[in-house]
Formats: sequence, structure tokens, C-alpha cells
Amino acid sequence: MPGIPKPLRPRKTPRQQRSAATREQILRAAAHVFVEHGYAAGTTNRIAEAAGLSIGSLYQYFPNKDAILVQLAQRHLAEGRQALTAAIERGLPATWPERITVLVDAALHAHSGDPRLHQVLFEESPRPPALLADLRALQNTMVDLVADLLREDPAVDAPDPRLTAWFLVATTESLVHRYLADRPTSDVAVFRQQLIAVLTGMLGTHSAATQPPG
Amino acid sequence: MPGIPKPLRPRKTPRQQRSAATREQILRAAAHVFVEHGYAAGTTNRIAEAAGLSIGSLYQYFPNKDAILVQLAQRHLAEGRQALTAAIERGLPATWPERITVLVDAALHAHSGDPRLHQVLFEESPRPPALLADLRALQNTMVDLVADLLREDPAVDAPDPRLTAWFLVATTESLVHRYLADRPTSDVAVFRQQLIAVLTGMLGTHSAATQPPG
Amino acid sequence: MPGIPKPLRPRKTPRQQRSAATREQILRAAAHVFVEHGYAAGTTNRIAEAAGLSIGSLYQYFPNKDAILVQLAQRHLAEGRQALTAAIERGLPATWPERITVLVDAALHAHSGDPRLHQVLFEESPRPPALLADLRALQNTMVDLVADLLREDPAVDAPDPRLTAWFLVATTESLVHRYLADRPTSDVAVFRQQLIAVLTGMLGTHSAATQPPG
Amino acid sequence: MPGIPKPLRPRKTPRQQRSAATREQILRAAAHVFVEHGYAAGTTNRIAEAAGLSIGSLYQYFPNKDAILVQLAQRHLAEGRQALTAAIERGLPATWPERITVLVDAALHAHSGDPRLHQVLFEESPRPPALLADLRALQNTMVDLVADLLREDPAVDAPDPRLTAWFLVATTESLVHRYLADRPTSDVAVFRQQLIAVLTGMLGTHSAATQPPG
DNA sequence: CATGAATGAGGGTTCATTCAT
DNA sequence: AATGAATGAACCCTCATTCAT
Repeated sequence: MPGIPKPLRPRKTPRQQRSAATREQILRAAAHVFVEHGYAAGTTNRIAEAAGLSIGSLYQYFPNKDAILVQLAQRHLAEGRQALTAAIERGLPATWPERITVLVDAALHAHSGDPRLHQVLFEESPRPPALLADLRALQNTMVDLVADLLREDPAVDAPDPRLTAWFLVATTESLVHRYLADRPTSDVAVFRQQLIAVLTGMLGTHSAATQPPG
Repeated sequence: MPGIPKPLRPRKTPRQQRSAATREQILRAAAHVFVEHGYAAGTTNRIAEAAGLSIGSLYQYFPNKDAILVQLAQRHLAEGRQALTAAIERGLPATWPERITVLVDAALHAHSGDPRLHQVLFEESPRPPALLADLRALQNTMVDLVADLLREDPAVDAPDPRLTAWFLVATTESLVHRYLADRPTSDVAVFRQQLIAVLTGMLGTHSAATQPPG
Repeated sequence: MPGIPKPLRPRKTPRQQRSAATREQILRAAAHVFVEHGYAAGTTNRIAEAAGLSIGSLYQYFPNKDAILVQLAQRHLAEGRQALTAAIERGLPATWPERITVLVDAALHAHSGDPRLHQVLFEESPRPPALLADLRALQNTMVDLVADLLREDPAVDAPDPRLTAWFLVATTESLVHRYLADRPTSDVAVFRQQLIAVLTGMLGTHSAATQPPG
Repeated sequence: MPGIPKPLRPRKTPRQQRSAATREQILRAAAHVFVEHGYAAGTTNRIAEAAGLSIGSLYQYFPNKDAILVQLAQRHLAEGRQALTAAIERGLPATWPERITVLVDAALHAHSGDPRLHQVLFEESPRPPALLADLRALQNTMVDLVADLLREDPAVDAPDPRLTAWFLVATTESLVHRYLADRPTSDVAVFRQQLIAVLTGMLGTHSAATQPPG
């Protein structure tokens, strides 16, 4: 930025920026510690140490241990929600195989960080009701969205669109999660292809089953 | 046993049997307490109390808290293994829809007790490596079994039988688990039917397996 | 108890007695520590140490620090209440100087233990509402009792018996407390005499009560 | 000071004046916070915030928390001392009822600010010895003064003037304090009148008792 | 002189585990 | 074997105080 003398350039709100950076630091440390030790053994002292802070400082950024957990989890969920919103804004594909691919890729992306963290956050830890509600809300949004798409599409025969949508969403989520834990094949692409096929089949089976070719 | 006066006959509950009964009692109490309070808040004192024992006695039957957890979990796994063995000994059905039905029903049965206990045992608690290994072993056994069946059946098109088997087993387990948590439909029968359809679909809508050639 | 062999003598409920003894031990230690360090610096660890117990044991007898404080305070109040009841049952004296002497002696007795403890318990510490209520209740009882006596006695001129009663009770309590803190005279008897004179004076110098005819 | 250009003249708000104002601000804030939260929960951060300062600044005006407390308390005492001095300089009344009225009004005035603050400062908080000494000193001054007056007055029979003086001063202080806590009557005037009567009686009783008309 | 992020000793409390009885 | 009082390491968290900016 030529012409503007350094000291006059707008400061990047140092106070808040620093603060935000420290929060980030703590969250990263917490993620690391939770992955390494689990929730119970992931003590606040360990987190502070991993973040290179004193325990007192940690508590200036988060009121208690659970707040760290919740923040971490909600960030995960927020990412999922954003991915969903983004996909919708970009325009959902017109065909089911494509739509399912979007779904699967979103799930793979969401879990790409660390499946163990996902497990600690959503399974091992005491989940505050607010967080549980958030989790349910996101899943419901997705199920509703898919259900609506199913209803709109006359080519798909889904007597109970919500249930079918639940199957699609739940299977995607669950199998991606499980894949990362089990690694039944080392080639993600293979898994991805197979999963897409399975999900696509979920719709096909029905249609085929109930829409016998004239 | 005539001739031997009743009071002198060996008691039906010798030391070891009594001991076994007490262990059982403790395990039942632990299951109850874990379901009620979760792992962390499921203290050994609470378990002892629920078992009608003193804490000291409890420690004469189990060396530590984790031993109780592991025993409980391994029992769960053992049940699964036995169900599997039993099914094999009864003779597996010849058609895939039937086989899948057996698989689904086994999973439903395994989780029928208390899904919350399953969650505590396998998700919320610190899982000792030994237990994890056991869990993996059982799943592998099942996957292997299914993979073998897939290989034996020329009508099924499965280029990677192990992966396909993994999909079948993992989907069954995951969706049953998730169903019990989410209850997307209150009618289990509907869910069961749908799940069977989905799994059958995995093997190929077109496949001869489900449409044995007249 | 001759004739009854030792082992058959009724045991003094060892369990509970021991437990009660330990509670007592803790309370004594707590009183000591509170007097020595005040409430805030009278840590549970210090109390446990003074009681010759581990901190864990202390928490098997009291759920938290405040419970110790409350117990200590309520015991104080209970003693006061009992002294009152006992005095009533013994029959209150007929003349005011005598009645006032009873009141003063009761107050002196109540504070005889350790005025600093009284101060910590009722002034320095966070007083749970329940305790405050108890304290007020006891004082009200006393005020009411005295007020009734005032009403019954035609010789006493007390237009507002409750207020006069409050003055009597409050002055007694306050001055006894203050005396023990200030020690304006080393001879308790002198103080006692003077206080009795002051309180008697409150009822009216002219009153017949203090000037028995003759 | 002619000749010195304005900008060079010493500012009307030199370092020290500004500093004194800030100290005042802090003390006011501290009083507020202590009343609101008590001593233990009246944290230095809260005080700084209430004073509109950073915690760092606060520590540039007071070396530690207790210094604030002590200053606050000593100011209270100083006010009492000044009231006393002023009363003496104005000339003490000649009759005891008037003198006692002055005493009572001074006490009522001293506590008029906020009895809760008085409680926090002198009962709830850890009182540094220096403060305690100050408190005693003030009381002694008052007792001595009253004792001297008693000695000077031949009409009053006080065999132990210091003790009688202590009774007067202590009763005044204690009952005013207690009145504000208990509010046995909502009308302060009534209480004041009654208290004055009681205190006057303290002298009267004696004189009457020991100076039989004759 | 102001700021407020950083510090860390120390507090109350829990709970798996031991051991004398 | 059974008991349950005793243990104490470890946890989460607070707050007076410091110090680099």
C-alpha cells in the first residue's frame, strides 16, 4: 500500500484480534488434547499447557471447560451448516446421483479434520442440551431439505419421503464416520464411489421396486 | 440322590457359584448405574450400592472400575458372537434377502436391551485397547463371513467382496444404532423393512441374487 | 453392671457412635480453625488437618464447608434455645430483676465459649438464609416471651412492649458480646451487676418492680 | 505571579490533585462493590471496573486490596473522630440528656450511610491489626471523654466512671447498629427517643440508687 | 501513568482405591 | 469374605497481583 505511511494504516484492531487469536489457540490446543486424551482426561490444565498459556489465562477466554467443548462442537456444526448453505446457493444439481455426491462430499469434508475429535465432541463428552439441540437441528434441516427434493421429484417413489431422507442422511453420516474409523479400504475414492452407489441405489431400489417398467 | 440326608448334600451354591452370582449382581448393577448416570458419574460407590454390596466387597470381585466396564462390554460382544455362531450352526439361509434379514434381526436384537448402555460402553467410556481389539475382531469375523458368502455366490457382482461386506455390516450396525437414537419412525417394523431393502439393494438391484432366475 | 458379662452388654452402636465422634472431632477442629484463621482462611484442608483426618474423610462427614459452618452455628443456637426452654420449665422468677438476671446469665453462658467463634459464625461468614432465619427466630422467640411478660405486669409501664422487649434482649446480647471483646473491666461479676442494673433501669426507675415496698 | 507565561504556570490540577481524585473514585467504587458483593466477592477487578479504571491503574493507587479496605475503614473512623472533635469545639452541652443526644445522633449519623458497609468493613472483613487498633483508639477516646465528664459532674454517682462511660458508648454503638439490622420499629425517631431514655436512665438509675433523696 | 493479558498459588471438592477390623 | 472409614491425587476454577506494552 504505497503512499500510506505505516503508522497510519488502519490497525487491525489489535486488542480484539489478539484475543481472537488466543481463543483460536486454545481451541486448537483443546482439540489436540481431546483427541489425545479424551474428554475426561483432557484436563483444562493440559489444554492450557498445550496452548502455551497459564491456566488462569485460559479461564479469561472461556468460562469453563464445557464452554470450550461446546465452542469446538458448534464450530463443527457451523461448518456443516455453511457447507449446506453454500451448496444450496450454488444451486443444487438436478439429478439424484449428483445431489448425493454433494451430500457425500460435504460429509467427507466435515469429517476430514479428525474423526476422533468428532467422536469425543459428539459421543464421548457430556453434551449440553443446547449442543444436542443444535446437532438435531442441523440434521433435521438436512433431512427436511432432502425430503422436499424427494417430494418434488415425480420420478422418485418415496411413500414416506422423510423416512427415506433420513436414511440417506443418516447413512451418509454414519458410514463416513465409520469409514474413517475402520478404513476398510485405504482409497477414499473407492469408498466414496461405493457410498454414492449405495445411496443412489436407495432411491433406485424403490423406484425399480415400485415402478416396474411399464 | 437317595440316602444322603438333605442338609449334607453338597450345596447347590458352592463358593464359586456364589462368587459368580455376586459378579453377576455387580455387573447388572453397573449396567443400571451406567445407563442412569453415564460412565463418569457412574461411580464405583454407586455401583456397589446398587448391587447391595459394600465398596470393599465390590473390589473383591473386580480389580478396578474399568474391569467392570470391560467385562460388561465383552459380555455384549460375546452375545453378538454367540448369536452369530448360532445362526451359522442353524444354517444360514440360501438367499441374500433372508441372510440380510438374519443380519438385521441380530443387530436389532443386540441393541434391543438398552441402546444407552451400548452408547456408554462403546462410545462414552474410555475403551481399553483390549476391548477395542475385541470389538474389531467381532466385526472382522462378520465381515469375513459375509465376504466369503459373497465370493461363493456367482450371482452377486462384488468386485471387492470385503468392502461390500463391510458396507453391509457397517450399515446395519450404524443404522440400527442411529435408528434407536433418532427414532425417525415409531414403527420398528417399518424401519426394519426399509433397512432390509436398502441392504438388499446394495447387492445390486439387477442382481440375480434377489431375483433368483425362475 | 454386675452379672452381665462384658461381651453381652449392649454395644453402644459402634458404627454410629464412631461416626458421631468423628463429626464432633471435625466440628471442634473447625471451631478452632475458624477462631484462629477466620472463615475465609479457615480452609477445609486446615480443618481436616486439625481434626487429624484426610480431606477426603472430612467430606464423608460433611457435604461442604458451609455445612460445617451451619452445623456449628446451629449448635450454638440450639444451646441458646435449650437454655431458654430450661429456664421456662424451671419456672421464670416473679420479679424483673430476677428475670433479667436469668436473661443476662443465659447470654453470658451462651458466649462463654469463645466470642471470636461467635463473631466468625454470625458476622464474618456468609450466612445461609436458613441460618439467618434460625437466628432471627430465636431472637423473636425471646422478644415475644419478654413482651408477654411485660404485658402481664401492670406495674411496668411499657407503652410498646415489643419494642421494650427488643431493647432488653438486644442490649443484653450486644453488651455481653461487646464486653467479651473489649473487657472494659476484668471482673465479670462487676460487668454482670452493672448490666443487670442497666436493664432493670430500662423498665423504669420508678417502677415497683425495682423498688419493692419495704 | 506576573511574568510567567500562562502555559508555564503550574496547572491547577497538579499530579497530586488528580491522583487524589482517582483515589476517591476508587474508594467510592470499592464501598459500592463491598456493599453489593461483600468482602470476599468484592474482587479488585470488580472495584476497578466500578471505578471505570483498569485493574492495573487501580494498583497504582493502592498497593493491594486490603489497603483499600483499610483506607475505607479509616475514613469512616476519621469521620467519627471529626464529628467528635467538632462537637467538642462547638462546646458540649451542659446537661447529660443533651450530651447523650449528641452521642446518639453522632452514632446514628455515622451509620446513616450504609450499615451494610459498616458491617463489611468492621465485621466481615479480615481486619488488619492497625485498623483494629484505630477502632479501639477511637472508642477509647470517646470513653475517656465521657468518663472525664462523669468525673467532673458531682451530681452523677459513678463509682467506676470508665466502666459507666463504656456502657454508654458501647450501648449507643451496639444498639444503633442493631437497630438498623433488626428494625424493631420503623420509626427512627421512636428508637432514638427510646435509646436516649435508656442511656439517660443509666445515669439516673445510679444516682437514684445510690443517691437516695435526702 | 494507563492498560489488560498473563500468572499461578491455592481453594473446594470428588472418587477410585486400600486396609484395618 | 465383608465392611466402610480413610486416603490423597487430581480436578475445575478464582482472584490478587504483575508487567510488557
